[in-house]
Amino acid sequence: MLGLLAGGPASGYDLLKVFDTSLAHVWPATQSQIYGELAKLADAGYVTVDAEGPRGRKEYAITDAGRAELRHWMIEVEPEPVRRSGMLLRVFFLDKVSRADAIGYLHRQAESAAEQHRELSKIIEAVESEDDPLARYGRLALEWGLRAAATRAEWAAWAEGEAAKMIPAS
Amino acid sequence: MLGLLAGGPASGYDLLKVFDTSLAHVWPATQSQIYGELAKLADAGYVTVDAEGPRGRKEYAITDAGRAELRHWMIEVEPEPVRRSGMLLRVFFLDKVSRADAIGYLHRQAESAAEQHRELSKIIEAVESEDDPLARYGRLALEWGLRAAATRAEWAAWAEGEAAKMIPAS
DNA sequence: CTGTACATGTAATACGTTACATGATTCA
DNA sequence: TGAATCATGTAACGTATTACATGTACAG
Repeated sequence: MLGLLAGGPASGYDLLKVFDTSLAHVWPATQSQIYGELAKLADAGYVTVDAEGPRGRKEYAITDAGRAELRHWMIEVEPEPVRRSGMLLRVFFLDKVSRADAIGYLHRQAESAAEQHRELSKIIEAVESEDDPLARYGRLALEWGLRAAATRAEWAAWAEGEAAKMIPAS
Repeated sequence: MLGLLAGGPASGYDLLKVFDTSLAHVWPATQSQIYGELAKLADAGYVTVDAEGPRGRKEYAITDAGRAELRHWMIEVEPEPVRRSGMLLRVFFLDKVSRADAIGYLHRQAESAAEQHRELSKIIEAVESEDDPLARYGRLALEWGLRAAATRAEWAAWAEGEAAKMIPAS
């Protein structure tokens, strides 16, 4: 939220829309969470209500303390590696289902990765012309998604071959 | 937990050790959670206390209902895609820090991915000779980790180059 | 006989989602 | 004037982490 407000003042409602679009696959957040967190950030002095509009709209602006906190989080806090993957967890137990089920599972993963790749390709094409700063660096994130999807597809196809070679467990 | 118990009966303590080692990077779980969940699974009829040992040890075994539920979860429930990445979220706001900070950030990501790749290579070498079923499919998961780390390293190096080309934001 | 590993359980806290609850403005 | 959008806030529930709390068995 500090990152978004660093791009200019916005209301909770404005932020919600960004969380539901650009940030949906990177850091989803619900309406409840956003309004609650905005209140906390205001308490902490990282943001202030800079203007009030119609329908009780509160427009928040980042403060200098907020900008300092954002920079701290960006550069001095190491991002935590992704901790949980249901897709990978299932792989650990593939020997507990039939070989056909195991191969089917890996096959579906390859397919869904390929589909994700196609979807991201479309989005990249659509965003190609945009030039605002969020889109500029957002493209780096999209490229990550594209490469990750390709890797997942290749891995799943390879794993499917490996599974086919395996002698079924007792 | 049903997946682990499908490999043979075990106590909460036994499961905890597996969660802290093999499954640590795929699906971490704490001691509190494991004991609580074991009680819930027993209530639901998916596991039973099959033997009691010294020091109040309770050895749980999976039931047929548990095996059916495991198979259902494995094959019929689509794994949820990974939702949150702090690493990628920061990329969206790279235009809010200096260009040197942005480049430094991406450079560190490339380095940490390369290091993760080296670490996983070592683990794969160490596990290569093992032949139990969990290790057999576990190797597919390790290979995923290896490929993901390589992709992350390549992407970060590319992104660093892209960032260097960008005109700094106002 | 002492430290380590084994072994389980609960309480407090934080975080996140869904659902509930309400109301104002704008545009067709 | 009715529907869509704008706009905020709280309550209930479930899940996850940390901390608290306790005790047994075994190996050196």
